[in-house]
Amino acid sequence: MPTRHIPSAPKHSHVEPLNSPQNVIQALSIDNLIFGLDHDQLKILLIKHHDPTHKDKWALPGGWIRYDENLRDAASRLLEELTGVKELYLEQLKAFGRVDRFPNDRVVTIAYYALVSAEDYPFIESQSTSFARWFSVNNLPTLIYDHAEIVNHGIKFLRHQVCHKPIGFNLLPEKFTLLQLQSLYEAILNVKLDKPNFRRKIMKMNLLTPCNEKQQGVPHRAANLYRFDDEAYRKLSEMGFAFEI
Amino acid sequence: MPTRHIPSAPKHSHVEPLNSPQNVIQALSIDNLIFGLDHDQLKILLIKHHDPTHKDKWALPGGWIRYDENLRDAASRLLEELTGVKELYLEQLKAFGRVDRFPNDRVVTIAYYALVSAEDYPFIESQSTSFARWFSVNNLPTLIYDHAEIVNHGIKFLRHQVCHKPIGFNLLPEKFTLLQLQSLYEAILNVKLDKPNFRRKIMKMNLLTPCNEKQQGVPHRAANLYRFDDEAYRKLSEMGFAFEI
DNA sequence: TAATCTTGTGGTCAGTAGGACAATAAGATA
DNA sequence: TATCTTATTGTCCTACTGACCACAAGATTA
Repeated sequence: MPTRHIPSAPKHSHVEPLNSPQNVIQALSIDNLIFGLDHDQLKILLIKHHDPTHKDKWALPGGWIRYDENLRDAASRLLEELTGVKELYLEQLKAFGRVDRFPNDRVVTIAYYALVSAEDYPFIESQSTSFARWFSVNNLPTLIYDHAEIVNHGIKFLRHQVCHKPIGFNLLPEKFTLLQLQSLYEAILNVKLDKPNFRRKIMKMNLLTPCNEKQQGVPHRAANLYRFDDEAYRKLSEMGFAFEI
Repeated sequence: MPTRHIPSAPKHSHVEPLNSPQNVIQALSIDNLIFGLDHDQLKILLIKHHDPTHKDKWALPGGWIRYDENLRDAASRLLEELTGVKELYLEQLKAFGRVDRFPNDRVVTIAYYALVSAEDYPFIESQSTSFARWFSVNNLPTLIYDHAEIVNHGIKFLRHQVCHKPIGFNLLPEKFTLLQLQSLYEAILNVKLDKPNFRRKIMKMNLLTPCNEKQQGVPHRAANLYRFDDEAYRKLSEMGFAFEI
């Protein structure tokens, strides 16, 4: 279990765009797109912007890249500073660098996207803190700079990725039911799927290991729990298997 | 028809890594991965590295991003400086920023990949000039810095993209035969495809418009020429159509 | 205790896409 | 005219998929 803490405030953030410390690459920032699943809704974690000129606007959690830090390490560090979660699914999304995207300076940002499960970050349940809050992707607030563009790109990218790589599992707890998995795809892709057909398709891939355990505390027949089998996926991939939903 | 010229030398390149001019973002460079198709072989355009410490090594054509220049514009400008080709398929690949990827300084590079057709850049035919040369992706020379990593990532990405988006057409002349298209996929994916089945699959998509013209100067039955129909693709995409090979 | 409700799980059936492969057509060449 | 090469059409068969039905397993309720 990773240790968890709720940080008091991000150390470096877009709150002070013009006061970036000297041990960082001035022209380069990181912005994290953090996806989570909450009650079958796809959500994004945003932080409140304190700059008075951008009152009531929200921002992607981000910060500056240090001179002696790899890009992914910077994204990972910033993510942990905000959520306390380590070692989760984290991939580069894209670099955004419109000349006028940032005020008074030329700053290119490299966006990363992360998938967190409610298990690793139970904080997802409580709707808000003073500075960070989860928003449904269908109901986003006004964002600063070009962050809306980044978010839109990220959602499109996630929709694509989730159909071609088994990354959706990172949004679920380790043990999950087939209906939870189906709801995940329904939430991300915004479609309705047929239960028996979805089940058949998934099971035929041989990527899920039954836990021989049943769901607890539901007011109806309990479903079997499964876990994703990384090893099996690796082997199948080597043999040319392509994950497709 | 775009105007074509063979430039004398790239104005800014990785030849002088430590003398980047002052009107650029010091920490950020662009590297272009330029793909072309030559006699059914997938090729990449590389430039010779003049730095004596890297004798006999080759490099991706790249350069510095100006302060007042969008990322894509920088990639496009550098591409044109090298090949004289404008307005071709150009997309961001990924940012590469390992701390030690560049000597004596911290430089993050944003890699773009471009697809050029022999039609737009007939230069692809002649194997070499003093400083630029096409290499088959199956027989690459030693590359400087982390360029081998970038190239490998780019090839993998192209293989993926070409299966899910109709971008391969950018490597062909405007009018092409079905066999040319098939050979393109065979070259990029490194597989052998069945001609009648490939034909059926492509034609069913309704993305090709017959030119009502036949191939010229072949010593056998001439095939029909087709062109890719952007408009049809746009419409089908809106209706949820997903290109798949 | 029995009826009923909800979700899980296992099936059918028909339409379709795709791989293997045969057959014919159209030109060019010998 | 025979032969060669590639283009193009068609057929057979299997596997996947969407629509949909039916029963199972518990929990709740009358």
